[in-house]
Parts: sequence; C-alpha cells; structure tokens
Amino acid sequence: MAKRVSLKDIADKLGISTALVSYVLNGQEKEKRVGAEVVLRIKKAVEEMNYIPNQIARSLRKGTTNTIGLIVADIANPFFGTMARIVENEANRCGYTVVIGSSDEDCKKSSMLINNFLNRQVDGLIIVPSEGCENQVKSLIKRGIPLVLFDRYTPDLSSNHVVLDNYLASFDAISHLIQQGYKRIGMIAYRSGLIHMKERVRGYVEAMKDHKLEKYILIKEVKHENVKIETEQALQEITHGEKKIDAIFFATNTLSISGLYGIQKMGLKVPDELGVIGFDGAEAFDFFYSPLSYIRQPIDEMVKESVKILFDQIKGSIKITHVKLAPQLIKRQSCG
Amino acid sequence: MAKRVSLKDIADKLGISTALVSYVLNGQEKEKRVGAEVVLRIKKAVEEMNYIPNQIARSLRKGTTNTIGLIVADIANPFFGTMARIVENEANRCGYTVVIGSSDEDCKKSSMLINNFLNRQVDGLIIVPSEGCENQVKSLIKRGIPLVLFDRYTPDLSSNHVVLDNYLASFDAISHLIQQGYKRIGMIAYRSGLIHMKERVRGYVEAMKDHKLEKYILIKEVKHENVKIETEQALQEITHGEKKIDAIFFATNTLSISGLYGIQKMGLKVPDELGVIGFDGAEAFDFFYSPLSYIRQPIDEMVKESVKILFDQIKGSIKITHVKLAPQLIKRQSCG
DNA sequence: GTATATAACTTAATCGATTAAACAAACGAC
DNA sequence: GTCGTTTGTTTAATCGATTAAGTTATATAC
Repeated sequence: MAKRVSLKDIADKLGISTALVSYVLNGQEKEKRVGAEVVLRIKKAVEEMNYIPNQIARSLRKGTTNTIGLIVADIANPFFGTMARIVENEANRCGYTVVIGSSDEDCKKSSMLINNFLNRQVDGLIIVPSEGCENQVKSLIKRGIPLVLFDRYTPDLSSNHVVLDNYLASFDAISHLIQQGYKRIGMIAYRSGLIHMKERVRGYVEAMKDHKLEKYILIKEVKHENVKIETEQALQEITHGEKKIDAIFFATNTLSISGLYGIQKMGLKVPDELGVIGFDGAEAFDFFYSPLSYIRQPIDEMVKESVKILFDQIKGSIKITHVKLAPQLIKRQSCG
Repeated sequence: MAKRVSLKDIADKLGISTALVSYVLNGQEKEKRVGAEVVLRIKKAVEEMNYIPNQIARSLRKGTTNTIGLIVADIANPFFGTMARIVENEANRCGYTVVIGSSDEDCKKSSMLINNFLNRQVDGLIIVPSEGCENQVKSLIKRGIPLVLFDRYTPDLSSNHVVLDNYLASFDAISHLIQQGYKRIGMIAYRSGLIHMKERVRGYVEAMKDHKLEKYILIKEVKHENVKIETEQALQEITHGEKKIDAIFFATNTLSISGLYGIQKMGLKVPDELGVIGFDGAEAFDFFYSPLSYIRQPIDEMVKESVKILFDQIKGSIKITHVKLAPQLIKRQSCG
C-alpha cells in the first residue's frame, strides 16, 4: 500500500513549514496571516498530492474524535435499525461519525462495548441500557463522559435520558381494549427489572384496576434468550383452559411479532376470539390478516432529542435533561 | 471531566519508565524481561488507577486502528441491519470495531462516507456499492485499501466481492412460476445499472425466453426515491387492462413489501389472480394472507465470507477473491 | 581478574497534526 | 536613525503509546 501523503510531505515539497499548511487546511489563513501566494500554492499542492488529513493524529492532538458511540440491543431489530439511521443522519450533519454496537441486552457485552468505545475515545455515548449495567452507567457519569440513555434509564441515577411515557402507553392500550368490551386481558412482557418494562407492566395493572378488572390480571414474562418459543408457549397456556383471555397486549415489537406467529399457528380469530395490541409498529403488523393496533413511539423525535442533548453535553453543558415523550395508539382492526 | 490516566502517569507514580508499563500491558513481560516484582507493581497500579489505554495514540503509532468501515444502502432496512449485525459479531470476535454508514444508494453520500472513513484510518472497508461510484472503488483499489464489495460489484474492476448468484435466483423464481402455470409474468425492479439488478433482470428474461414466453416479458423499473408510490403505480398499470399479468416477481425486499401493500390495497387474489415471488425474506412475507414465496439469500454465509476475505487483505494478502453464492427458493402459497 | 553474557531498565525517536511562542523582514512614524 | 507595528514564517512542544537502541549492574566463564 502506497504511503499516505502527510502534512509534512506537502510542507517539504513546497519548502515551507507544516504550520502554514495546517493553518490553510483549517481555514485560518486570515487569522494567522498566511501570504496570499503561499495559500494558493498550498491549496494546489493539497489537491495535486491528493492529501487526506489523518483524523487519528488530529484526534490525538485535539483530544476529541468527532465520533459518538451508540449501543443498542440489536442492530438487526428494525426498531434499533431505524434509531441508528436517525442517529447517523443527525451526527453526520454535525460532522460526527457513529460507531454502533449490539448488546443483546447482555450486561457483559454492553460493558465490553462501552470500554471498547471509550478506548477509542468517543466523544459521547447514546446507550440503550441493559439490565444490571447500572454500575457501568454510574461510572460513566462519574467520569463525566457525555451520555444519553435511550428507551430506558435507571431511576436513582441522574443521567440524561429520553424515553417514551411507557406507563401511559400501556394504560392507553389497555383502556382502549376495555372500552372495546374486552375484560380478560393478558399481557406478555419480558422478564426484566428495567424501568421501561416495569412501567409498561404498571400501566397495564393500573388500567385493569381502574376498571375493577384486577381479578383478570394475567402477566406472562418471557426471557430474552428464547423469545419466540417462550412467547408461543405462554400464548398457548393463556388462550386455553377455563380462565382463557379474550385480549392480549404485547410489550415490545419482538414480542408482538413472536406473538403473531403463535396466533397464526394456533388459528385464533382476531379480533373476535382475541383482541390484540402490539408495540412499536412493524410492516408485519400491516399484513397480519387483522391489521394490528399498536403503540407507536415517536422515534424520530426521540432520537433527534437524544442527539441534541448529547451534543450539548459534548459542548460542555452540565445540565441534566430528562425527556419523556407521549405514545400514540394506532387503532386498527385487531381489537374490535 | 477528570483527566484520564495515561501510561506516563502510571510510570511516574511507580518511578519507572513508560516502556516497562507498555511492555507489561502488551503481555511482553517475558520477551522484554521485565522484573517479576515490577510486573506485579505495574499490574496493581493499572488496576488501582483505572487505566484505560488510549486507542487513538496506539493507532497513530501502529498505523492500524482495528476498525473496519461498513457502507450499506440503509441500515434501517432489515436486510442491511442483519448484515451489519453479522459483520459486527465477526469483527468483534477478532478485536475489531465497526463504523457504519448509509449511502441511500447515492453516490455522493457514498463518497463522503468513504472519505470520512479513510480519514479515520479504517483498516478496511466492506461496501455495498451504489450506482456510479466505480471511480471511488477504483481509487480505493489503486491505493491498496483492503476492500470487499458486497451484493454488487463492478464487472470490469478486479475487486474482491461476495454476491448472490442473482441470475440464477431470478431464473429459478421465474421457472418455478412458469412451472406452476403462470405465463404473463411481470417483474418490478429498480432502475439501476448495477450488476446485481441487471443480473436479476437477465435471469427473468432468459427464463421467459427459454419457455418461449418472450412476448410476455414486462419489466417495470422504479426509482429509489419514491419506491412505494412508484411500485404501486406500476402494479396498478400491469395488473389491469388487456395485457394484464398473471404473476409478478419483485427484485428486492423493499420492492416486495411495497408491492404487497399495493396488492393488499387493490384486493388482488394471490395466488389465483396473481402469483407472487419476492426477494430476501421479511417477517411481513409470513403474515401476508398468502404467505409469500421468496428468494432467500444465504446472508450469514455471505457476510462471514466477506469479513474473512477482508481480514485476509488486512493481513497483507494480495489475492483477489470472488465469491458467488447460490440462492434458495422458498416455496409457499403465493405462487400456486 | 578480565571478558562476555544476561537481566532489568531507561532513553528518545516516532506516528501526524496542532498551535503557542519565537523570530525576521518590511514598513511607517517622528 | 531609532523604535514600534504589521506581516509572514519557522520552531518546537504536545497529544499518548510503541519500540529500537542504549545503559547499567550483576552473573558466569575461563
């Protein structure tokens, strides 16, 4: 591989010092009063020699990399893919690059990613935190690393975060189901201590209680590792037998889709035998024979807000910002 | 933000030189015969002071960043999301980090991304090339940048690439439709000069000719900018009137999904009125009322192969590798 | 007792760009 | 003719880690 052209190569070729070249490349020719003729010669040489500045060297010197790290649960999940795409757009607009990592909701992987990104001196992080990584987050905050948590947060840590009003999301969904005449409403959620999941469950429980349906409260929690199988099993159990449910609420898009596979397989009639409300939205929801009603997250706004907060932090702001955005219930045919 | 601990801080604290610390951190204590007691003291200090090596400095010195750049069309598209995820896994296993960019099939964006990644001294690139960026690719090759093209390639450039046998994919799909009794088979493709699209079209054309159906050849090409609307329009046109088609083949997953929306809206009966075969696979395919038959790409294998080739290049191999993998036709209910 | 190995460290150059500080030449003021 | 300014340029330190080459001190050989 041919050796790359460096600043010094240009300076040497023109018989001048590297300082001049650097000034011109950074558009400081006025402030540093570089001679007009020299400016031209430098620009010409830069063009001719096909010079590409070495960001690594620059980063080392300046102490900033113009890079932000993004840690999601799984970049193959369209929800996070969409999220990543918006982060990328916003970051690029400001001259930043994004490095992305998938944690699989696994605290160890998350930790490795965070360390790796810090080694690489990212200027800030947007993290969808996994369960059990409170200490990692705490440590980041203590070290003053610009950070925004997304989708979830740790209540007793004062970090920046942008989340959906998850309580309201569930509450609305369940209220709507009840209004449509459903009573025995079940919920399938992840087994997780994370606040977003707890809030979604709380919204469900409160809505049921508010309508005096506490006796029908039925929550099945599945583990991250085996979503599809566990979801179908759970579904099987609660849609049969004496106490079988007449409606179901899924707590995430992955759960919703796994659930739909199950419903399809079992041949349940939606919305007559079973009312359904999902989460997040997916193309699959639109093609389900009874197009799915779902909770829509304002993801565009959420991500833009996150990036904005992060850049504020990077610029030195010490303000802690919490943003909670309202969900939207998209009503279609799957719930009466 | 508290100043980070550097190698020198550790050396100073222990009253030794930075060289020793560096040796120990790199596991060279044996070769460089660092004293046993010193090794212990260094390890203890590293732990205590919570030292994190500065990858930037290391990269500058070593000339490698242990980072690879990935340029896809759109990370929000699950096909590329899945691809990115596999790249990430493979890269991580080897201690590499991935930076991802979305080109939107736009040559200018692609160019900006490539330059940006090169500024950042990525060790190699995996690129899903856009139309018109042959010169960019050529320049990369000329400069000896480790590179693997994915999904598409430029026939007259000798670059490494990993692609599907797109000709065969189409040929198989169309042959199957014909075998099922369809004759007036249309195709919806992207308006693109890229080889993968040309090959997909060629497979269609050849299959039609082989069965003496050339008079029914009907290809609609849509632009990237307005996929959904254009696809629906195209569909509208070719499913009505005298010469209306009785089956359709979509050339990508985005086109397939847009097409399904159109079919759903128009209330066409699949597979009776219209046989359908899609591309790539998507959850939406499974929930379409007549589960879609589709061409499945062995994406896992394709990506792993790409990463392997790239790492070979990074390690110095000068071998040019072309990999073409066989598609799989998943037959379901949408085509008879 | 001198020469040679070996072990254990230190020194200092290096990667490439940035930038404060020093320097030199030309100009104007009086 | 001297002093101060302005203009244009160079010098060299710096970011943090790596590593070839150099330096001691101690051990072993004969």
